Amino acid sequence: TIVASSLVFLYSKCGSMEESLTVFENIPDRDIVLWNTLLAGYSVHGPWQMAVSLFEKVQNDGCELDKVTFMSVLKSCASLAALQQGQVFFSQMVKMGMQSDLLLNSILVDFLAKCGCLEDAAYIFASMNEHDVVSYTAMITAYAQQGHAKDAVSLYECMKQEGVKPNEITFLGVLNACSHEGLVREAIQYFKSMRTVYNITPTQNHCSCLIDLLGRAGHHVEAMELLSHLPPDCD
RNA sequence: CGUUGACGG
Repeated sequence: TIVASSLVFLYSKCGSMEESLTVFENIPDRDIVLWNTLLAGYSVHGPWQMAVSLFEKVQNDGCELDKVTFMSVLKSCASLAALQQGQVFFSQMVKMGMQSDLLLNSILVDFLAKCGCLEDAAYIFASMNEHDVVSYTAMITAYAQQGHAKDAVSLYECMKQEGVKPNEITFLGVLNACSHEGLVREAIQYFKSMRTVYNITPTQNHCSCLIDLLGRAGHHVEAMELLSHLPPDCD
Protein backbone atom coordinates (compact mmCIF):
# COMPACT_ATOMS: atom_id res chain seq x y z
CA THR A 1 0.00 0.00 0.00
CA ILE A 2 2.89 2.32 0.68
CA VAL A 3 4.26 1.54 -2.74
CA ALA A 4 0.84 2.04 -4.30
CA SER A 5 0.42 5.38 -2.53
CA SER A 6 3.77 6.51 -3.80
CA LEU A 7 2.68 5.53 -7.28
CA VAL A 8 -0.47 7.62 -6.98
CA PHE A 9 1.72 10.52 -5.93
CA LEU A 10 4.19 10.06 -8.75
CA TYR A 11 1.54 9.58 -11.41
CA SER A 12 -0.40 12.58 -10.13
CA LYS A 13 2.75 14.64 -10.03
CA CYS A 14 3.63 14.02 -13.64
CA GLY A 15 0.08 14.21 -14.94
CA SER A 16 -0.57 10.58 -15.71
CA MET A 17 -3.99 10.78 -14.15
CA GLU A 18 -5.46 7.67 -15.76
CA GLU A 19 -2.70 5.57 -14.29
CA SER A 20 -3.00 7.37 -11.00
CA LEU A 21 -6.71 6.64 -10.82
CA THR A 22 -6.20 3.00 -11.71
CA VAL A 23 -3.72 2.50 -8.90
CA PHE A 24 -5.83 4.57 -6.54
CA GLU A 25 -8.91 2.43 -7.11
CA ASN A 26 -7.01 -0.69 -6.22
CA ILE A 27 -5.94 0.57 -2.84
CA PRO A 28 -8.25 -0.86 -0.20
CA ASP A 29 -7.97 1.59 2.68
CA ARG A 30 -7.76 5.10 1.34
CA ASP A 31 -7.14 7.94 3.72
CA ILE A 32 -7.64 11.66 3.22
CA VAL A 33 -4.05 12.29 2.21
CA LEU A 34 -4.30 9.76 -0.57
CA TRP A 35 -7.53 11.33 -1.74
CA ASN A 36 -5.89 14.72 -1.60
CA THR A 37 -2.98 13.45 -3.63
CA LEU A 38 -5.34 12.32 -6.38
CA LEU A 39 -7.48 15.44 -6.29
CA ALA A 40 -4.42 17.67 -6.37
CA GLY A 41 -3.25 15.83 -9.47
CA TYR A 42 -6.52 16.57 -11.21
CA SER A 43 -6.49 20.17 -10.01
CA VAL A 44 -3.13 20.72 -11.68
CA HIS A 45 -3.30 18.56 -14.78
CA GLY A 46 -7.01 18.16 -15.30
CA PRO A 47 -9.56 17.18 -16.18
CA TRP A 48 -10.60 19.65 -13.50
CA GLN A 49 -14.14 18.38 -13.54
CA MET A 50 -12.81 15.10 -12.17
CA ALA A 51 -11.69 16.82 -9.00
CA VAL A 52 -15.14 18.29 -8.61
CA SER A 53 -17.01 15.06 -9.22
CA LEU A 54 -14.72 12.97 -7.06
CA PHE A 55 -15.14 15.33 -4.14
CA GLU A 56 -18.41 13.88 -2.90
CA LYS A 57 -16.94 10.41 -2.89
CA VAL A 58 -14.35 11.39 -0.35
CA GLN A 59 -16.83 11.43 2.50
CA ASN A 60 -18.58 8.32 1.26
CA ASP A 61 -15.22 6.67 1.58
CA GLY A 62 -15.18 7.54 5.26
CA CYS A 63 -12.57 10.26 5.03
CA GLU A 64 -12.83 13.61 6.72
CA LEU A 65 -12.41 16.63 4.47
CA ASP A 66 -9.58 18.97 5.30
CA LYS A 67 -8.12 22.19 3.99
CA VAL A 68 -6.05 20.51 1.34
CA THR A 69 -9.14 18.84 -0.07
CA PHE A 70 -10.87 22.16 -0.43
CA MET A 71 -7.80 23.75 -1.92
CA SER A 72 -7.77 21.23 -4.74
CA VAL A 73 -11.44 21.56 -5.60
CA LEU A 74 -11.40 25.34 -5.35
CA LYS A 75 -8.34 25.47 -7.55
CA SER A 76 -10.18 23.29 -10.05
CA CYS A 77 -13.19 25.57 -9.91
CA ALA A 78 -10.87 28.49 -10.56
CA SER A 79 -9.54 26.82 -13.69
CA LEU A 80 -13.08 26.00 -14.77
CA ALA A 81 -14.30 29.48 -13.86
CA ALA A 82 -17.07 27.57 -12.11
CA LEU A 83 -18.27 30.26 -9.77
CA GLN A 84 -21.38 28.56 -8.42
CA GLN A 85 -19.71 25.23 -7.82
CA GLY A 86 -16.87 26.93 -6.02
CA GLN A 87 -19.26 28.88 -3.87
CA VAL A 88 -20.91 25.63 -2.83
CA PHE A 89 -17.54 24.29 -1.73
CA PHE A 90 -16.73 27.49 0.05
CA SER A 91 -19.94 27.60 2.03
CA GLN A 92 -19.54 23.98 2.96
CA MET A 93 -16.10 24.87 4.23
CA VAL A 94 -17.47 27.69 6.30
CA LYS A 95 -20.23 25.48 7.70
CA MET A 96 -17.62 22.99 8.79
CA GLY A 97 -15.98 25.76 10.75
CA MET A 98 -12.79 25.38 8.81
CA GLN A 99 -10.63 28.41 9.16
CA SER A 100 -9.01 29.81 6.10
CA ASP A 101 -5.29 30.29 6.06
CA LEU A 102 -2.80 32.04 3.82
CA LEU A 103 -2.75 29.32 1.20
CA LEU A 104 -6.49 28.81 1.12
CA ASN A 105 -7.10 32.54 0.91
CA SER A 106 -4.68 32.82 -1.97
CA ILE A 107 -6.69 30.19 -3.81
CA LEU A 108 -9.91 32.02 -3.00
CA VAL A 109 -8.51 35.24 -4.41
CA ASP A 110 -7.44 33.45 -7.53
CA PHE A 111 -10.75 31.59 -7.80
CA LEU A 112 -12.88 34.71 -7.46
CA ALA A 113 -10.73 36.65 -9.87
CA LYS A 114 -10.84 33.94 -12.51
CA CYS A 115 -14.61 33.90 -12.16
CA GLY A 116 -14.69 37.61 -12.86
CA CYS A 117 -15.49 38.65 -9.28
CA LEU A 118 -12.60 41.04 -8.94
CA GLU A 119 -14.19 43.06 -6.15
CA ASP A 120 -14.79 39.96 -4.07
CA ALA A 121 -11.24 38.83 -4.68
CA ALA A 122 -9.99 42.22 -3.53
CA TYR A 123 -12.20 42.00 -0.48
CA ILE A 124 -10.79 38.64 0.53
CA PHE A 125 -7.31 39.90 -0.14
CA ALA A 126 -7.85 42.95 2.05
CA SER A 127 -9.30 40.86 4.85
CA MET A 128 -6.25 38.63 5.04
CA ASN A 129 -4.12 39.20 8.10
CA GLU A 130 -0.98 37.95 6.43
CA HIS A 131 0.40 38.27 2.94
CA ASP A 132 3.30 36.82 1.10
CA VAL A 133 4.69 36.98 -2.40
CA VAL A 134 2.17 34.44 -3.66
CA SER A 135 -0.94 36.16 -2.33
CA TYR A 136 0.31 39.51 -3.61
CA THR A 137 1.14 38.06 -6.98
CA ALA A 138 -2.25 36.37 -7.24
CA MET A 139 -3.95 39.70 -6.69
CA ILE A 140 -1.60 41.64 -8.95
CA THR A 141 -2.09 39.09 -11.72
CA ALA A 142 -5.84 39.25 -11.21
CA TYR A 143 -5.83 43.02 -11.65
CA ALA A 144 -3.60 42.74 -14.69
CA GLN A 145 -5.75 40.13 -16.36
CA GLN A 146 -8.90 42.18 -15.90
CA GLY A 147 -7.27 45.26 -17.31
CA HIS A 148 -6.96 47.12 -14.01
CA ALA A 149 -3.39 48.05 -14.70
CA LYS A 150 -3.14 50.88 -12.24
CA ASP A 151 -4.42 48.77 -9.39
CA ALA A 152 -1.92 46.10 -10.31
CA VAL A 153 0.97 48.52 -10.35
CA SER A 154 -0.01 50.28 -7.16
CA LEU A 155 -0.44 46.95 -5.38
CA TYR A 156 3.01 46.02 -6.57
CA GLU A 157 4.38 49.24 -5.07
CA CYS A 158 2.50 48.47 -1.88
CA MET A 159 4.01 45.03 -1.77
CA LYS A 160 7.51 46.47 -2.02
CA GLN A 161 6.76 48.87 0.80
CA GLU A 162 5.69 45.95 2.93
CA GLY A 163 9.09 44.45 2.35
CA VAL A 164 7.83 41.49 0.33
CA LYS A 165 10.20 40.64 -2.48
CA PRO A 166 8.74 40.04 -5.92
CA ASN A 167 9.71 36.97 -7.91
CA GLU A 168 9.66 36.12 -11.61
CA ILE A 169 5.94 35.40 -11.58
CA THR A 170 5.18 38.71 -9.93
CA PHE A 171 6.98 40.48 -12.74
CA LEU A 172 4.96 38.66 -15.37
CA GLY A 173 1.86 40.13 -13.79
CA VAL A 174 3.34 43.59 -13.50
CA LEU A 175 4.61 43.62 -17.08
CA ASN A 176 1.28 42.33 -18.28
CA ALA A 177 -0.43 45.17 -16.46
CA CYS A 178 1.90 47.73 -18.01
CA SER A 179 1.17 46.21 -21.38
CA HIS A 180 -2.56 46.80 -21.02
CA GLU A 181 -2.09 50.39 -20.01
CA GLY A 182 0.74 51.25 -22.37
CA LEU A 183 3.06 52.07 -19.48
CA VAL A 184 6.24 51.73 -21.50
CA ARG A 185 8.59 53.69 -19.25
CA GLU A 186 7.41 51.92 -16.15
CA ALA A 187 7.64 48.53 -17.77
CA ILE A 188 11.22 49.10 -18.84
CA GLN A 189 12.08 50.34 -15.39
CA TYR A 190 10.50 47.31 -13.74
CA PHE A 191 12.15 45.02 -16.22
CA LYS A 192 15.56 46.44 -15.45
CA SER A 193 14.96 46.29 -11.72
CA MET A 194 14.57 42.55 -11.99
CA ARG A 195 18.29 42.19 -12.41
CA THR A 196 19.56 45.28 -10.66
CA VAL A 197 17.47 45.09 -7.53
CA TYR A 198 16.26 41.52 -7.20
CA ASN A 199 18.88 39.44 -8.99
CA ILE A 200 16.23 37.82 -11.11
CA THR A 201 17.21 36.83 -14.62
CA PRO A 202 14.37 37.67 -16.99
CA THR A 203 13.06 34.60 -18.79
CA GLN A 204 11.81 34.41 -22.33
CA ASN A 205 8.35 34.95 -20.98
CA HIS A 206 9.33 38.30 -19.56
CA CYS A 207 11.03 39.26 -22.78
CA SER A 208 8.02 38.25 -24.86
CA CYS A 209 5.83 40.27 -22.60
CA LEU A 210 8.02 43.32 -22.93
CA ILE A 211 8.38 42.97 -26.68
CA ASP A 212 4.64 42.66 -27.00
CA LEU A 213 4.23 45.75 -24.88
CA LEU A 214 6.73 47.74 -26.93
CA GLY A 215 5.13 46.61 -30.15
CA ARG A 216 1.65 47.54 -29.03
CA ALA A 217 2.84 50.97 -27.99
CA GLY A 218 4.43 51.50 -31.38
CA HIS A 219 8.03 51.28 -30.17
CA HIS A 220 9.03 48.84 -32.87
CA VAL A 221 12.66 49.84 -32.94
CA GLU A 222 13.13 49.14 -29.27
CA ALA A 223 11.22 45.91 -29.63
CA MET A 224 13.49 44.76 -32.43
CA GLU A 225 16.54 45.74 -30.46
CA LEU A 226 15.39 43.72 -27.48
CA LEU A 227 14.66 40.81 -29.81
CA SER A 228 18.19 40.89 -31.12
CA HIS A 229 19.58 40.45 -27.62
CA LEU A 230 17.57 37.33 -26.97
CA PRO A 231 18.74 33.75 -27.24
CA PRO A 232 18.06 32.37 -30.72
CA ASP A 233 15.51 29.79 -29.57
CA CYS A 234 12.92 32.39 -28.70
CA ASP A 235 9.42 32.19 -30.15
C1' C B 1 4.99 10.40 8.14
C1' G B 2 3.30 11.05 2.73
C1' U B 3 -0.97 15.35 0.00
C1' U B 4 -1.78 21.93 -0.70
C1' G B 5 -1.46 28.26 -3.21
C1' A B 6 0.16 32.85 -7.72
C1' C B 7 2.26 31.66 -14.35
C1' G B 8 2.17 36.76 -19.54
C1' G B 9 1.29 37.34 -25.36
